[in-house]
Amino acid sequence: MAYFLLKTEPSEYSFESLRRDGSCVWEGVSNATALIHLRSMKKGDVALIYHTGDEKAIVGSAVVTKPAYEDPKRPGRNDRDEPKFAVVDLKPGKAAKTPVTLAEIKADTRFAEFPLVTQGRLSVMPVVPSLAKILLERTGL
DNA sequence: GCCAACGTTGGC
DNA sequence: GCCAACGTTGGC
Repeated sequence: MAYFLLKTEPSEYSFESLRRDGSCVWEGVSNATALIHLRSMKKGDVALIYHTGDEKAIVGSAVVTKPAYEDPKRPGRNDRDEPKFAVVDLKPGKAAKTPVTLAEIKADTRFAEFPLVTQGRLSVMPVVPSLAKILLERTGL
């Protein structure tokens, strides 16, 4: 079971939207690096949901209910015969008791190499177990 | 295949 | 609203 961080602009689709809907197809990822990470997501993996824009914080968690598959809205395969545009299905987890902000993460030297810090635009990234543990504790997830 | 121009993301 | 960082596109 692996951990990931998924970014979303809450005015487009928020953690609250996911809780309201009860499930969702996590779609719209087009960046090549982000897609590599998305394609590696397996059923049961946990996604930390991060809100960009005004909030800039991890606000909740979600669980992968269907591993990466070809985006039905954007069909096609890449040259490795993988889905060119992948999506996963999610169900909501808990809301963070204490959202952990980007500023807090940046201030913690243990996160110096975390992609959220080093690759500001990456929208899907793995979270190594040691950092996941820290984030789970600090968010209360 | 290089690289300039342009587009997008997301923090500030 | 600006702009840095980065990705993509297209002319050569």
